[in-house]
Amino acid sequence: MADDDEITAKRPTIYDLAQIAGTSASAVSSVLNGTWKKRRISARLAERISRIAEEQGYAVNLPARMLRRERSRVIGMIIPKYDNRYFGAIAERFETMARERGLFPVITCTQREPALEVEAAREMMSYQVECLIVTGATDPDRIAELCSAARVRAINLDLPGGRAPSVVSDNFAGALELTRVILSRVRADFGTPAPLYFIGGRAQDNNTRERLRGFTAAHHEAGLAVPEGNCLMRGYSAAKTLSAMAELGIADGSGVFVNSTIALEGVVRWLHDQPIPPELRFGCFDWDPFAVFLPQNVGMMQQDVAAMLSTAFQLIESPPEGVPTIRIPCRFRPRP
Amino acid sequence: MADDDEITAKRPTIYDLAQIAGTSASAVSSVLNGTWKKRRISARLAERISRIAEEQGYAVNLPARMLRRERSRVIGMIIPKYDNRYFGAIAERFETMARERGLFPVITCTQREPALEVEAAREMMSYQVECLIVTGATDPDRIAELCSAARVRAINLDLPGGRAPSVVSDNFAGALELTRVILSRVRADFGTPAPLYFIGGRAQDNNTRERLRGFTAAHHEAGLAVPEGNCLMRGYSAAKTLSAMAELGIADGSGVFVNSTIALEGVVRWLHDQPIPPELRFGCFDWDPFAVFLPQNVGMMQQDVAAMLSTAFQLIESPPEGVPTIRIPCRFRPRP
DNA sequence: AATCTACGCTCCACCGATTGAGCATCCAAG
DNA sequence: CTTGGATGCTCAATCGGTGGAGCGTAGATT
Repeated sequence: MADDDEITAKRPTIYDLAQIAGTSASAVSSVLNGTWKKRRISARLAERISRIAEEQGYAVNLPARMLRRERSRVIGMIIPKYDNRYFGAIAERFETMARERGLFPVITCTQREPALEVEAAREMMSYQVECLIVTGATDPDRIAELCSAARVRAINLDLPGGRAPSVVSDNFAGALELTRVILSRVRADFGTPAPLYFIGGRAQDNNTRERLRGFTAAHHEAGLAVPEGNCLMRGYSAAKTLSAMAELGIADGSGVFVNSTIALEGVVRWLHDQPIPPELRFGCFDWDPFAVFLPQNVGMMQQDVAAMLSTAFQLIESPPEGVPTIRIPCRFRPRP
Repeated sequence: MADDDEITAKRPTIYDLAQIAGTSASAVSSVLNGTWKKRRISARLAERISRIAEEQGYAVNLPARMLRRERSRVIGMIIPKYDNRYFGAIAERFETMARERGLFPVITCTQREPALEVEAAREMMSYQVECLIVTGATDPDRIAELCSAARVRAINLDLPGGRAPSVVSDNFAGALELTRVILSRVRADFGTPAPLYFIGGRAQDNNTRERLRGFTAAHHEAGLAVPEGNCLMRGYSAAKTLSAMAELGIADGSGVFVNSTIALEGVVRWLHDQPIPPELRFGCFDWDPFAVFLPQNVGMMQQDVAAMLSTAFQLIESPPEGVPTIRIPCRFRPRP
C-alpha cells in the first residue's frame, strides 16, 4: 500500500513478518499458503498476518517453496519460434490453460536448432518441471528420453514421436482437402487440370510426409500423377523457399500447395519479385489473418490450437496406456 | 548415456553423486558449477565427478541453487500478447539476448488485462527476478512501484512510464513519415489532397497520442487540417475496428493511417466485406510480412526490435541517472 | 629438526518455506 | 479431582546447493 522505504533493505521473508506480528514463521507460512484452518490458526491471527504481509509487500519466495514441496507445479513448453501466428497462438493458449489449472507455465524457444532443443529440455529439468510439452521438435524422442530418465511426463505437440504421447493435426485429411480446393479452383479459373506444386517443409519431417500423402491422394482422385520435380522441400525458411521457386519455372495457370506460412513468405516474395508475376492459385497449410486476404490465395488450412492443447492437457491429467498419437481435425478457411 | 532404469527412483542430487564418487557433496557442487579450481579440487576428481554426473543424467536443481545464491540470474518480461509479429519478435529477441548474457529469461503474457499485469508482476517477484522488462503495459508505473519496493530494476519497453527508464519507438517521427507517404500516394493516385483517416489505438495511450501528433504535423505541412471525426480510436481489437469502420463512410480515393496491425485486421476485413470495396490507400504503424503485400497498402512502419532490446539491456547493465525515455527510430518498409 | 606453504579435500551453517510432532491451555464429562 | 478432547500455537527437521572455515599431508625453506 503505502511507501515504506528505507525500512526494508531486502524483500521480507516469513521470518520478518513473524517478528513484526509477534508470532512464528510457521504460523505465517500456513496463513499465506492457505493451510491455516487445517493447522488451527485463529481467524484473528490469520487476519493480522495477512494485513502485515500486504503492508510489507510480501511475495513468497518461489524457489524456496519449490525446494521444500515435493510437487513444483511448474509445466514447461519448448517451442521452435514465437514469430508466427501458429506458434504464437500455441504459446498463448498454453499459458492460459496452465494458469487455469494452477500451474506455472515456463516457455522457451529453440529457434528450430536441434542442439538448443536438448539444452532447453535440460533447462526445463533444472526448473523441476512436472511435465513438458515438446512442440515441433526435430528430435522429440531424444527429449522424451531425457524426460523419462528424470521422471518427467512428456507430450509431443505438432510433431509426433515414438516415446511419448503425441497430439498432432490431421495432416493427411487437411492436405487432402486443401489440395482438392486448389485443384478445383485452378480448373475453374484456368481450365487446365495440371498437377500442383508442393513447396516448403522437410521431406524427413513427419508432418510434411503426411501432407504430401494427402496431396498425392487428392491428385490420384483427380486422375493426376504428381511429377517428382513438382515437390520442393528445402526446410522452414523464407529465403530458401524464395531461391527454390526460381528453379521451378512456374507458369501462368499453375497451382501451388504451400506447406507453411514461413514458406508462404518466400512464395509471396518471389511472386512480387517477378517482372510479370504469373497468374496462379495457391493454398497454404497454416492460417494467417493477413495472408488469407492475398489475391491469388484460395484459402488456408487452420490448425485447431485450442483443441490440440485441450487434448494435450487431458493426456497430462490422465496419462494414457501406451504411446498414442491423437489426430485433431483442421479447419479450412477460404479466402473471404 | 545408456538407460539406467530402476536404479534411480528420483532424479539424482549432488549427495547421490558424492556417494557414488566416494567424495563430498561440496566437491561435487564445486565441480558442477565450475568453481572447482578456486576450491582446489584436483583435475582427476573433477573429471571423475563430471563423468558420473553425465552417466546419472544429473541436472542441477535450480530452485535450490537460486535459494542459496544471492543473485538469481533470472530476468523477467511481461508482454501483452504473443500472437502478433511485433510482440513475437520482442519475446524471441529478449530470450536470445538474455541467454547470451547468462541469464534465465521468464516471459509471461497478460492478454492486455490490467489486473493480469499486476498479478504477473507479483509472480515475477516470486521468481526472484533481478530485473523486469515491462512491455506495452497499460499502467507501467503501478508495476514500477511494485518493483522498486522489491528492489527489482524495471525497464519499460514500447510504452513509456514515469517511474522507470523507458525505451520506445520514435512514434512521432515514424508517424510523420508514414503520413507523408500515404498523403503523397493518395495525391499521386487519386489527385485529391484530402485529410486521411486515423484508425486504431486508444486516445489515452502515449504511443497513440504521439503518432496522432506526427499525423497532424504531416497534415499541417501539407496545408491540411484534420477533422475530429476522421480519428477513430476504439482500442486494440480487430472486431471493434471493423464495426467502427462502418461509421466513417469511407469513399473512393481516401487514405487511412492504421495505428496497429491488430487494427489493420479490422480494416482489411471491413474492406473485403464491402459489396464494392472502395479504392483507397493505407499505411500501417507496425510491420507484418504478409500485410505488407496487400494491394492497397503503401507500406508499413517497422519498429526496430533489436535496437530497442539492445538499449533495454544496456539500461539494465548500466543504470542511468534519473528516469530517461529513449526513443528508437523506426524504419519505413514500402510495399515491394 | 622445526616451520611454512600449497594442496586437496571435508564440515557445516545457511538460504526461505513447509509440515509432522508436540506443548500449553481451557472446558466438559465422568 | 481426573481424564479427554478440542483449540491455538511453536519447534525443529528438511528440501538441494553453496561457500567460508578448517584439517591433514607432503614437500620446501630456514
